Amino acid sequence: MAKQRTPPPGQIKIKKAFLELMKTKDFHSITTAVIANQAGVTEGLIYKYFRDKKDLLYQVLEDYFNAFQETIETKIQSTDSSIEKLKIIIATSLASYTGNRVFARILLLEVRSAPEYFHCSAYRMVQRYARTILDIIRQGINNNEISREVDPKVLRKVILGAIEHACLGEILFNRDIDTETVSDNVCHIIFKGAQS
Amino acid sequence: MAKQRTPPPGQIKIKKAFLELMKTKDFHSITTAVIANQAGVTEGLIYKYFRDKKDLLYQVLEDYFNAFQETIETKIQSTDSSIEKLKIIIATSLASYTGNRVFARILLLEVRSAPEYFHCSAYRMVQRYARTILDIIRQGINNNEISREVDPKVLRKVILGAIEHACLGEILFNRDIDTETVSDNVCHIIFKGAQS
DNA sequence: AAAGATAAGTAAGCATTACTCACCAATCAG
DNA sequence: CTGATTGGTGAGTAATGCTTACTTATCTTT
Repeated sequence: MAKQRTPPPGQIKIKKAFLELMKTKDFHSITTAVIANQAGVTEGLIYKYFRDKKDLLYQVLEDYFNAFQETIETKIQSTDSSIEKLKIIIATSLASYTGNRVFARILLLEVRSAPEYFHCSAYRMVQRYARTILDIIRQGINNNEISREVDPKVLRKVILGAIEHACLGEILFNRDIDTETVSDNVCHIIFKGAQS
Repeated sequence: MAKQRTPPPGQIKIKKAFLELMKTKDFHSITTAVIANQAGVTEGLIYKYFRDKKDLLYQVLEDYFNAFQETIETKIQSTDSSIEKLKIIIATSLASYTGNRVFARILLLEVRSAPEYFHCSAYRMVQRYARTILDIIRQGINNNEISREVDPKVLRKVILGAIEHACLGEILFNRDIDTETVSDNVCHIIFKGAQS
């Protein structure tokens, strides 16, 4: 059996300090010196646990995405309808993003600009998330819930784009958002269409 | 009358060099030394024309967005139908992003993570673009083209999100994209719905 | 065309930053 | 006791973004 020991206190303190700093600053303007200071450790220790500053970002993202993924996969088992599953994903993702704004900012704004992100393990979890959505769409087309006219991959793009943009402004400017109402509205548009 | 002189050659060279570098590297990993070298000027000159490295990014973005905005506003005058206008915006934006991948990357990936971007003049043009979309949606609701059930701002979010995500993967991984087909598909989903 | 003013461009240096490395201290198995 | 593993330190270093004091070219105006 794997040892599964609790991580060393220094590592935890570094992650916590980093998350705290990310609440008010963007990644690039957070310095290693400040992280170490806030965590109450030395700069060198950061590099004992993380390959570099970005690795810290990716690991922190991964911690979150694990929980996110699990929540999603559990919730979508509550129904057999593909459209219902997709609605759950939209609502849950939205709630998750707005409830964890730091993570949302990391995922939607910070990591994507760095090419090496797409080779890190956190990205692999995003791919799995995207894959889940695609599978549900395909299933929905098979059992005639979803129109044969739509390209599954394009529908996925629309769904992912809608989720992200639905909360982006609110995350950027720290505004409140009524996720349920917005989520219902998004679903109405995507599944029933905006045309009258 | 405004002087409207051509900008000094140094400034042009810096912008060009920067754009060239942005084709293969992300903003943060491009150094001022390399920009200056590629442009054939000294590092100091960059700071004569641009407040800092980010200001260079913003100015280059603004140059592009001016052209983008103009194209959009001209094209949407070709029809009176609100839905047609929105379709034109979706198609034009998509084509514009995929045809100018460097700018798309700047706009969709690089600038947003820095808080000060939202106070720069390039962002003001984005706001105007978003405002245009909202106005069209409201008009569409008024003349019964668009369902009264949809919240205009949410519809805008879905449209913007769909546009961005529709080309994001292709931009990130430099894949080809058939903008027309994708655009038609996106419009079908947003206006007629994905449900069968 | 000379003088004065402004714009374009330079070269060197400064402060900060991410990152490294040699070392210390405590724990614990053999 | 010994020696190895683990958690942690602190003084560096190269490189980067940015500043500044300066020179040279270009334009205006008389």
